[in-house]
Amino acid sequence: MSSAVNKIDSKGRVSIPAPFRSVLEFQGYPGVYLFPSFTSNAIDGGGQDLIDQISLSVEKMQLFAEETDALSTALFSDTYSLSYDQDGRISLPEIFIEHANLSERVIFVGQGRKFQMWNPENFDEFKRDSKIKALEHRNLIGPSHIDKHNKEALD
Amino acid sequence: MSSAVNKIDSKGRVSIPAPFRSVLEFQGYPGVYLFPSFTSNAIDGGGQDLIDQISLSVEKMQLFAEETDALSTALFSDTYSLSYDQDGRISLPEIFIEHANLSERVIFVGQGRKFQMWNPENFDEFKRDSKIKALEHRNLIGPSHIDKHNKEALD
DNA sequence: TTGACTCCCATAATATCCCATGATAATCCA
DNA sequence: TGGATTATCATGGGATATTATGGGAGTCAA
Repeated sequence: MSSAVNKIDSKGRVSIPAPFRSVLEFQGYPGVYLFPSFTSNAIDGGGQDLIDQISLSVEKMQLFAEETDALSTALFSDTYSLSYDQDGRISLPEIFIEHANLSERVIFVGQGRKFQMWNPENFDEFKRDSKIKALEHRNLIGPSHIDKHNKEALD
Repeated sequence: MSSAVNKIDSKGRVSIPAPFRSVLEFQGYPGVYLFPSFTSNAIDGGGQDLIDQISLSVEKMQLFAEETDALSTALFSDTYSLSYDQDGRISLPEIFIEHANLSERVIFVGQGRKFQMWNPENFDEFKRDSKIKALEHRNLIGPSHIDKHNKEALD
């Protein structure tokens, strides 16, 4: 939960926001695992727990060995384990810069056990879109859980 | 229910009114969850109960899984979990100051399970324009226990 | 040697801890 | 009961800690 915008400095370094770091360290490893999001131009990140959980789900899928291998290759090939320095900074691999379209600033968005890193402008778009989409669908199929004025507020 | 006007001091701190704090602590966490109101220039706040209820509503909206994820990401990115210090004060993230147009003072307005924080002047306007006034005049909800001053202003 | 990446330090801004004060409300007790 | 003593609370402010960020200097490899 919560979000924070940090700067990418001239050397390509970014501070992981302190609140996120304390969660990561609690999981036993002073660093992050990062991989490109499948669904958006963002970077998914998390600590040891997230990685453990993902590997576990892959195994539980009870696929043939080859398929499991292929799947975990696909999942993990672009996953980087980055330990941050004593100031809490990492330097982002080029592939992430590209995938998330990053330049000056990054927004870190907490999501419970994991978090995402976005270009702040792209994230604003995403926010708007997902609210609108949700409200549209609610009008079509769902019971009203959110105040009806919201629709107007977003339009 | 009840309300209280508190000051934002030079360091940007605000006391959570004591009656509110005792409710929050009863819910198990000595802090507040805050997020911008969808429908007005106010901040919505509450304890653990409120957050649980909101996550539940999102899930119940019968969206596609992907949309549910997107929506909760959007909603939670503006949700901050702020634990207050031993004097019961929090410091407000800039985003809330902007959204609720806050400067000197904040009014805390209790609403059962949750509460709102307003710029006192904006809240007065809101009351003037809203149904609260009409309902009061019809004696449907009794005299305002929201704020004595506002009551006089409305009469 | 050059560029990429560390490690280390400096700094400004912010947040947090801790204590003091005055005001109001609650309690007590002779 | 009425006056005094105690809590509780919002607020101010000093001192300290934390944090994000800039930049110097060293390391390593190609």
